[in-house]
Amino acid sequence: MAAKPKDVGGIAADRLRSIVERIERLEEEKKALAGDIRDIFQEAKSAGFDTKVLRQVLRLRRMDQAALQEQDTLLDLYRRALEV
Amino acid sequence: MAAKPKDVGGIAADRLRSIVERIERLEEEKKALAGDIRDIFQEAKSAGFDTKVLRQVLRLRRMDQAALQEQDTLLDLYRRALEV
Amino acid sequence: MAAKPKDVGGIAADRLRSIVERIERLEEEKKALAGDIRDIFQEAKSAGFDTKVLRQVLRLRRMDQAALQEQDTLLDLYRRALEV
Amino acid sequence: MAAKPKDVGGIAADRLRSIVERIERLEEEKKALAGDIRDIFQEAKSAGFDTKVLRQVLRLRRMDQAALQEQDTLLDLYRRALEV
DNA sequence: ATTGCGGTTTTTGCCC
DNA sequence: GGGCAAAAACCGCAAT
Repeated sequence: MAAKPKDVGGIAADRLRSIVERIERLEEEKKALAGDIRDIFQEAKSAGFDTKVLRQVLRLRRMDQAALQEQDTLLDLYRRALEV
Repeated sequence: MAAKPKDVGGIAADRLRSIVERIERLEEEKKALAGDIRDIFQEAKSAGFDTKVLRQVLRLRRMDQAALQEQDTLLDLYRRALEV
Repeated sequence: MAAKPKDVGGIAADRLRSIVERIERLEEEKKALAGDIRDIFQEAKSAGFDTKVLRQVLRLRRMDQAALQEQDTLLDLYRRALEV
Repeated sequence: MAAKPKDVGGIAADRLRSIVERIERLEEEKKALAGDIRDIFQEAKSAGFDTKVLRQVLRLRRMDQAALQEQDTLLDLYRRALEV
């Protein structure tokens, strides 16, 4: 009845399974990295740093970076708008 | 997590209804505002402004504002950390 | 210098400023409404309701009934394919 | 002057820098993984899968079975209370 | 016309 | 439980 191997209700089950498993694998790795980051925060705390301040610093650095890129984008947009 | 209130299947139906309706009402208003904003973008476009640039400008203004507040917070945190 | 007051680089600066400010004003209001909604969710939580389920209910009320049915069917299909 | 190199305002600057940089490095990697995941969703979409339902499946697989049951029950309860 | 895409907002999950 | 970072849903636009 099935034209293709393991075709369940019109769904390519193997393909679906592969996709799901690969995503789950990558999410595992991501979770591991999050753990590593948490460890560093822990270490920082042990070294006497205030993690709240630390997070704020990281956030500001991120924002600066983002703002920089945004400005590039804006500049680019202006140039396009002015056809330069 | 079990709901404590009484009535329908252990649920305070009237209270729930009130909550749901108030939220839906506010969401209506929010949607209306979103519409107003869209209208202004439309007007801007008609006036010859590039809405993409406009959005970028608004975003940058928002980011500047946020960064300013962040820095205040950071300063405050440092002062607390130093007990000044 | 300019035929119209304050025409900077071929851009109607006043017009632009008006647009930006009106949008920012409306966004303020929108943010305020979002805050009000958050307050009601808070109230609901205090009254013992599960806010996550509450959100689900609101979503269901919004959703087109047909689309809903369709999604249920698809979900079922995928789950069968994965034998979950 | 200082017992250790670069001790600024009582803060071990080098140590802090190391911490910040290591965290930022790990966050980079995390972002890269997120990108990989997005690619797979893209692939799934191209293969004709409904990504929204796919995400739902992933969520179900993650979720504790008991919690799941509980949520379904609550949702049903609320709907009855609202007669939806 | 329709369909993918980018970006915005909302929701969820996490850590403190 | 409350605030913050990440994920997910939503929406308008564009390009074909």
